[in-house]
Amino acid sequence: MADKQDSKRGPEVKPRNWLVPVILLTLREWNSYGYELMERATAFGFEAMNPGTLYRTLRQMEKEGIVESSWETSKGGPARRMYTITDAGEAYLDFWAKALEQYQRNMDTFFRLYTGRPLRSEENDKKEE
Amino acid sequence: MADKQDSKRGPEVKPRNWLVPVILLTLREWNSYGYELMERATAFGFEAMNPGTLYRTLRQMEKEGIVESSWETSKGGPARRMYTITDAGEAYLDFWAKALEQYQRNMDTFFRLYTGRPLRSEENDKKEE
DNA sequence: CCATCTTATGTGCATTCTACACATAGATAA
DNA sequence: TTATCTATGTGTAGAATGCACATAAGATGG
Repeated sequence: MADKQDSKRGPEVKPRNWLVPVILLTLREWNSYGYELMERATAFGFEAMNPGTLYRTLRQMEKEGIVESSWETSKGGPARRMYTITDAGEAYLDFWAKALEQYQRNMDTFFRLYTGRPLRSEENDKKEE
Repeated sequence: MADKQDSKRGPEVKPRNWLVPVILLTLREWNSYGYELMERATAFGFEAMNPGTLYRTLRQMEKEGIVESSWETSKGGPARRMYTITDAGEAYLDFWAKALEQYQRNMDTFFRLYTGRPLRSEENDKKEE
């Protein structure tokens, strides 16, 4: 019975839209490109980052104006599409970070209830109707 | 330019897969039904919970064996489909909570970098290549 | 007793994000 | 020249969720 979890609805606790802010955060520190960003994303819970997902996301981000790109051929190996964060991108990152704080509070709420320390609101008296 | 964020990819920091654990957490405290659970979900960042989404999720959860339901007609008003958490459901909730801890660590990582306190790993010397 | 409001449950369709599989191609090394 | 590594992509599918709409039982008011 415990298998059912894994088969259909395993706890994938990656928040929606993580990829974008993680990319932006990295690009704020140094310019980079898809292949490198893929490794970088590992630190944020994207264990087996798929190339396709990442590259498509980067293209989309450029369309939205939060990053810019240009080809780099100077280094050895195949050409790299180097990405830079834009002003709009930095603004977006700030916006996202604020929203994330709210999200963290929701997680706290969840844990407080989960660990058995209720919220001391009137809803609580309803227990076991 | 700042509008572009809202138009396409506004920071929707509603986590993915929250709905299921929030329902399970509530059902662990008291048996409930869709209409009531909808209001309950508000406390976890589902501001305008849509009925359709919730009811469909509940049905799916029953199919997976993490909740059970039966009609209740005793109370006034239309019949309610009352839901109960199963043992598998409680196990799933525990599993989810563990995964959530990992997620919290990822968020910490993100915030540490965002607020400018780097992780003191060797990657950091790469800055501005 | 008829309309309509509230409670309550549901379906259909679209979108967004992501996963998975596969394709392309330059550089390098055997 | 074949294989391998680096690097970038496309095509397709699926899951989670949103939005709009449908259904129906009971309560309420005229």
